[in-house]
Amino acid sequence: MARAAKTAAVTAKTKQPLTEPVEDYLKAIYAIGKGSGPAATNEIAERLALAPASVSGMVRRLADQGLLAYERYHGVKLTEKGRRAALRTLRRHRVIEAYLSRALGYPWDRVHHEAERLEHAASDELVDRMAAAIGEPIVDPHGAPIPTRDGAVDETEYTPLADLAAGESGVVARVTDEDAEMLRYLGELSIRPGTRLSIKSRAPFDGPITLTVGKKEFSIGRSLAAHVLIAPARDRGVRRR
Amino acid sequence: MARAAKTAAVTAKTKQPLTEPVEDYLKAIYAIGKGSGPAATNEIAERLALAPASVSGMVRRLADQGLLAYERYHGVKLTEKGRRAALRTLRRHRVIEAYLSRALGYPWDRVHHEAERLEHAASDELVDRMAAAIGEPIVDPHGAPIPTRDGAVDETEYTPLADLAAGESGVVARVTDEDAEMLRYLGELSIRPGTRLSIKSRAPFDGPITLTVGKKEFSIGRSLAAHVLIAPARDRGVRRR
DNA sequence: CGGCAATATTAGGCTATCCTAATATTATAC
DNA sequence: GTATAATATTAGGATAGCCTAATATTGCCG
Repeated sequence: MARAAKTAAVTAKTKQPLTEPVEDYLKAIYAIGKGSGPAATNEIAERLALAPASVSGMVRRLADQGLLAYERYHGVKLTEKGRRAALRTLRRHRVIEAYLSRALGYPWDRVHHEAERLEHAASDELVDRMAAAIGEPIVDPHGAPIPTRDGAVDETEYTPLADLAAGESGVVARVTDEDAEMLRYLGELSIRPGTRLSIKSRAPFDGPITLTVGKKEFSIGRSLAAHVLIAPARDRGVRRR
Repeated sequence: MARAAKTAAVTAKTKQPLTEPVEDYLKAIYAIGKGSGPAATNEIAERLALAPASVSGMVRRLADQGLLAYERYHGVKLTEKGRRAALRTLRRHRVIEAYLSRALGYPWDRVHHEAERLEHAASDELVDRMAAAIGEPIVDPHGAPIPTRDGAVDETEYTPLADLAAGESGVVARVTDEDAEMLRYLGELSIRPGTRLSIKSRAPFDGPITLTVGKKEFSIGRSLAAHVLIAPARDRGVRRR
């Protein structure tokens, strides 16, 4: 106890860079709470593929460092400090993804994996240079918004493709899953940020959704469609670069 | 003991990626032994800024993993496996340096620091893409040779500027120090790979060396000159790209 | 509102890596 | 060729993270 308190005091002063696991926890908590909401121990554990017990321990330490607000048995929330740290990591991650994709020709199904490792090692200077080199992108290759240097994020909400009615159309704004296989599949269907599409029909009882993309027509399942976010056709929401 | 043996057996099979500290040890040992020679515990410790006792421990583990040949009280040498691992890391490091310099405009005095962190996180694919993007460089921004994918390194030896006689001239092939201040200073003097220069005079008793670079003339100390390697003027040793 | 399921936490351990202090070995110098 | 200096190793301990098993808390359901 005495030691934990001392450590917290030291790190608070020292401002030493956060460790890799710590950044991962903060990112996970941010993702679960969408920036501000609470995150349950089990959810964090699942997202990080760790035992819940490990999370309890770490969460206490992060709270000691002032990164989390933590009440035993009641989950955690990011503090302002934690939120800023999470956004720094998120910015790194997404800038790196965008850079890998645009400057180095990485396919969109592999950028996540690579960025996951680089985000902890890249300096702010590097990230800024990357961003500058590709024209200060505002979204990553999956359409996720890139936080600005000072921690602002576009929080526009889009409609899941799964929720559109037959006859409606729009433009893909974002794909909210990093699974490589899924991304490759969507890529084959040309479903990626910027693609215009319209709903032809929706089979009942959670059945597949049939849609038109360019001249092609095909059906996809609901769960897949839930990961594809759509901006209304006339909306300026389709942000490239 | 039994446990150590078991761990070694497992990691030997598993072929899991080496940890960051392990890669750093191998790189240091490679650098000290110039690829094949022996490295003393204290030298390794100094280079990595660790206590010698820590090195003793780690070195034993690396030997258990078959990366080093180790005889107590007599230093270590890389095994073939260790050498290959060291060269992989070295290639990463130097490709990254070259990429940062050429693709992202990093000044040569800062590439080392950044590469030091990225080399452990970058995948082989990324490194290969970087290399391809800047035209498969064969030296890094300091003129150090980049090992090939299959572990070959150019081992050409150059003459330290400090050893040239008055009247001789040549082209800077390499600067063998990563100290940022030193690099900035050399940069101001235009002393960098590719620069042609000639020795005007050498003051006696380890005194300064006066040289001509383009139209400029100035003197530098012996210890600095020892870090500047020169290729004979007509030699093809000045490798750019 | 008592009891069980779901959820979370503590207890006790393990590994990798580092450190300091104590000790051992080698090398050097006279 | 032995004493001392230099070098290296072992002993003992710390820390961050992770794990499993045991235990505690919460919350919901009948």
